[in-house]
Parts: sequence; structure tokens; C-alpha cells
Amino acid sequence: MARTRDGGNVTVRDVAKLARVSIATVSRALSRPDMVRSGTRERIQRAIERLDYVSDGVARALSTRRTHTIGAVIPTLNNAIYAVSTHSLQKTLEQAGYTLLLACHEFDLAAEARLLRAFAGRGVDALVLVGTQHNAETRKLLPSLGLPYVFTWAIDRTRRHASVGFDNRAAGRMIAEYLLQLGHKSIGMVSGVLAGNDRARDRMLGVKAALERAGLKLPPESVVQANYSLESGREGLAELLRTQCVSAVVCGNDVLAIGAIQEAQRMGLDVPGELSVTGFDDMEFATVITPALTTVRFPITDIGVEAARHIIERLAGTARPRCIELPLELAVRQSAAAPRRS
Amino acid sequence: MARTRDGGNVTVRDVAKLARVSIATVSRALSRPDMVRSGTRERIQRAIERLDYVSDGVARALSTRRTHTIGAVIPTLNNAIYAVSTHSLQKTLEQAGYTLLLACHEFDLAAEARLLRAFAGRGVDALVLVGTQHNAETRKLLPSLGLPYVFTWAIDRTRRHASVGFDNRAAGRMIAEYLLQLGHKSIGMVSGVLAGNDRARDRMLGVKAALERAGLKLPPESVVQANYSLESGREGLAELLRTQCVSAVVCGNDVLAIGAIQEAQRMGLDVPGELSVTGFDDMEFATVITPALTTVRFPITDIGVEAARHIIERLAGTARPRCIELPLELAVRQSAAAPRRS
DNA sequence: GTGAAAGCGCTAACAC
DNA sequence: GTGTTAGCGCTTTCAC
Repeated sequence: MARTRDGGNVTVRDVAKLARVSIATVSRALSRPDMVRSGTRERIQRAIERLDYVSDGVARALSTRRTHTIGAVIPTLNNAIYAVSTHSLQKTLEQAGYTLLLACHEFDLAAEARLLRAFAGRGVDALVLVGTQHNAETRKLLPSLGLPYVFTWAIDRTRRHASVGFDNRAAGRMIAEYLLQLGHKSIGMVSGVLAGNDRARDRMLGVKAALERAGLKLPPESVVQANYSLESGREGLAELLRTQCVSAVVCGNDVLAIGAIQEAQRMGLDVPGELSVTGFDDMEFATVITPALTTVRFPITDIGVEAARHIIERLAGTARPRCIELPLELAVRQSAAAPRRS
Repeated sequence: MARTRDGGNVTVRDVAKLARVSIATVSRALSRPDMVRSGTRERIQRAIERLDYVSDGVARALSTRRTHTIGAVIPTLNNAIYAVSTHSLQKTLEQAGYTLLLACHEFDLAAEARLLRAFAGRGVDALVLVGTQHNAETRKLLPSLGLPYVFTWAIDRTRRHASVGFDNRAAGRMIAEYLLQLGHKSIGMVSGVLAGNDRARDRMLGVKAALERAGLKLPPESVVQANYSLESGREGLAELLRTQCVSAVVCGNDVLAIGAIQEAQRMGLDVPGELSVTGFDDMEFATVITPALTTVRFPITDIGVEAARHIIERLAGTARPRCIELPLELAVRQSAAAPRRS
């Protein structure tokens, strides 16, 4: 996008003039070179280089009704797991010639709807969201846009929307069953905020289901909710232990779990001797804390890659499975153990 | 962007017809409502609502030559510090009505140039980059685009480019002087990769300068370079200690430092008794490791906020200081101490 | 205060 | 193969 002497942008017109062809031929030389005779093509190529011409994506977008831009609205970048899945999303989209428009709703579903609307106005070709739970406005907007979209980090049980993620409920069951198997009978949770967050809610429901199957309960007072930060994990644990007497605490994610371990240690509790603590996600830092964190591993990078692939293939007109469920795995380390008999 | 019965998008034309005005008036009612009589305005408003009209950003962009889109090219989202500064960048831009186009170059400056060129082609209104060191292509491209741009995470000493960041060299000096003051005489580094990364290089140069002022040296063999990961930090420390005998290791960032502490402990070294280890950044996880990490604190969130403000004000035509230097602060914790006499 | 018309820079029929 | 021309949906003079 250099300028011509008169200050305007270099356009197809300038290239056409210099190469002594029509603008249509310039356009063709760029999009389908095989439709242009090689001599002409080279003349155009030279003109392009001499003028330092870069074709205007906005004009092309207006003409083709394709921006080659994908909008992703995620909860936050301050959470490593969303940052990592967004990274792989961007790299995979880039390889296919797509550019990523990114915004964070900070766990506010009304903000999510607003951002999606803004992206639609910017003419994105497709949308990537996190979670399957969205507010009424989003639910109305999404189909009306006529754009491909995909939910991530969770799977859509209704199968009405494309989704790539994992079964958070199964993850909750998995960790709870592990604790039950270790012999725990009283289990509490420091969960992520449940409202508007189906990942947090499903994990909690999974834990609850496993406990109930074992004849135990997970009453509301055993579940404290916390924002996403170490500090919230610390406060959450303190709050839980103020009223509940538990031998194990399932935390809604690794960050909360690490905060909880810090707080337990500050209170003089031995982890896992007096209190077992678990997380979800298996982020890189799960092994930094002592004791290393027992958690559920998700293939986080794959979420971005698969979501991107789904979008790319939808846009290319290729069919694709609508729902991709990624595998879970228990990462057994040292923060959970059999409860001490007392 | 709902559709009309015939499948096409709803455009100003549809709104104009329904409101019985010209398209020019619809456009005005949207951009400068005070230039339209209130009765007309309300008729138009009703038509817009009935048709669920959303104006087409691409067409507006072509007409106004403004996309209200800002492109940011960062090294990676897999590094919490860039993710966090990008988060605040996005939120601040959003408040001013701008949308963020994001891409990662993964520490490849040729990729950076390619991505910047792609963003320019997409018609971004301004550009945000990380660091002051860029390859020849980028250096040539940036001024030729005629767009505002800002470097972040470092300050441009030449003052020829807008920048918001901190003095990484001073940060290096700060941590080295602290170690010298504790009595260390042999100091090594596990640095980030130096090539193409002025933040890593300046931190190293700062350490070197401080050592030399104290009559000590930092020879190349005392500086091992590592990618950004815990694993690289572990390997980096192992490699350094294989050939060097040091009482303190300055790591290029907190992640490397935490990896280094893990490795030192694995080797049976007491930190800080037998080896002091420091980082840079003061990320949230700096206190998760035992011993808690001594590091240099940067106001990471402010980088994004200030970079966004700079861009917003430049685009609004308001003048702004070209170079914003953010403050540094030593975060003294337990991973560095006086060396044991031996 | 409102309308007609000329672009913004590109693509894509359709002619030749 | 290549050129002509009519849009894509909006903003913005310039008349009235």
C-alpha cells in the first residue's frame, strides 16, 4: 500500500496503466494467473513490484462478500488455558489465509452478545465462541447471521451447533471417582463461578453425580464459587473450610487448586495428608507447586486447531463432523491421597 | 445483518425505502443524527428496528478509509505476560470502538513482517508491535504504510518510533546489582533466546554492565539461551552448571527461573542456600514455587492500556508523548540470598 | 433538512 | 486472453 506521487493509494488502475492492460486483467493475474498469458502476467508482476502495490482487502471484501477474517470471542486472555487454545486457533487459521479478530467478554454473556454483533458488523466470515451456554440475544443472533460458527471447550449435547471440546461432566466424574476410590467420604468444591459458565457447571455436576452414585451428597454449601485467580483460590478454600469439614477439595481449575493448596499450607494443613486438593486443565504450572497437582488433562492446543479446521472446511464447503469430542486423562500426582483415618 | 425476503442483506436502501427517505438521510441519521429532523430520524429508527438492520462495516470502511480495526503482532499467546498485556490492549481499544486483529510471530521476525503486511492489506488503522528490534522488511514497511504504530515492552532510545515499555537494560542492572550487593561474585544467566529479541538482549546487557562495573565479567559461556518454557529453564540450568561454577543465576524471565529452580532442586541443590535464582516479570505464579521467586516487577497490564491509548489518541489526531517508560520495581522474595561462604 | 450522484478499489459477468 | 462495465453498501460533496 505505497502511495502514488499524488498521494493516493496505488490501485489496480495504476498497475493496469503501467502494464498497459485493463484492470480486469490485473485482477485476474492476481487471483487466477493461469487465465492470463505468461507475457502479460510478467508485465503486470513487474508493474506491481515497481509500484509496491498491495491489493486492498477491504475493497475485495466488499466485492466478494468475504473478509477472510474469523472472529473469536473468548472469556479472557488472563487465563493461560484460553490464551493457549487461542494461540493454536490463530496459527491454524493463519496457515489457511485467515486472520483472527479477537475479543474478551470477561465472563459477561451480555458483553459476549455485543461483541459478536460488532464482529458481524465487521463482516467476519465465521465465529468461534467458548462454551455452549449463551444468552438469549446470542442464541437469536447466531442463526440469523447465516455464518458458520463453532462452540469450543464444551460439547453441544443437542447436536444442533458445531462444537469442539470435551465432556466437562465426565471430567468432574473422573476426578470425583478417583477421590472416592482413595477413600474420601466428605468432598467439597472451590468451583469457578457457575452462572453463565457451562464448563464450571458441568464439572460441578459431574462431581455431584459421582458422589450421589456413591451415596454421598454435594450440597450447595459445600460448593464455594471463585473467580479465576490464585487469590480467589485461597479465599475460596478459606471460606469453604470455615463451615465445612472435608477431607478433599475439588477445584474448578488448576489456578484455583494451586491457590487452594497455598492457603491450606498457610493454615498449617498438610496436603495431601490432611487435605487432598485437585484441579482441572493440567496446565504447565501444575507441577510447580509442592505437592504437584493431581488434575484432569485436556488437550488444550487441539481445541484451537480443531476449531480452526472446522471453520476452514465449512468455509471451503467441505462437510465436517459437527461435534468433536476430545479425550480426557487423569493426571495423578501428589496433591491427592487417601485420607488419614481420624 | 438480517436478510430481506429475497435473501440479500438489509442495506441502507431497504431502510430508506421503508422510511420514505433517501439513503443519504439514513446514513446521516446514523452518523450525525443532529443533522436530521427528529421526525425523520424516528421514522428511520423504526425502519432500522423493523428490518433488524446493521450497517455494513466493510462498505463503510471502503468509503471512509477507516476500518476501526487495530492490528497487533505479538510473539506468542503461550506466554502469560504477552497474553495479559494483549488482554488489556483489547479491552482498552474496545472501549473506544476499535476491534483487535491479532497474530503471533513466534519469535520469527520474518513472520512478523509477513503478518504486518497482511494486516496492512486488511486495512488496519494502526499497528501494535512488541519490541524495538525488527527486520529490514519491517523497518522499511512501517513508515511506508503511513499508519500510526507503537512498539511495546521496550522503549525506543532513538525516539524515532512511538514506544511504551520499560528499560530492560535497567531491569538487568537492577537484579544484578541486588545479587552483587548480596555478595555474589560468580553469576551466570539462563537467558531467553537473544537473536531478534531486544528484551532478552537488553536484560542480558544490563546484567553484564552491572557486573563489569563491579569488576566482574559475564562471558558468553556464562549465558545459556533457552526458549520460553519451564522445560527450557530446566535444561538451561543443567547446561549452565555443566561447565560453569556460579553462586547465582539470573534467568531471562519468571518461567525460565521457575524451571531453573525446579532443576536445581532436582539436582539436590538448595535454593537459595547453594544457588540463588532470579527472574523478570513478576507473574502471578512467581510465588507458587518454593522458595518464592525474587524478580523484577513490570506493570504488564499498563503496557496494553498505554499502547491502546496512544493509538486511540493518534487516530483522534491528538498529540501524545512518543515514548512512555513504565516503572520497574524489585520484588524481593526468597529465591536469592547471600552466597554461603565456601 | 433532504436528495442525487459520484466515488471508495475491487471482482465477475459478459462481450469481443 | 483480454477489455468493458456494473455492481458490492456505504459516505459525502453539492444542489435544491
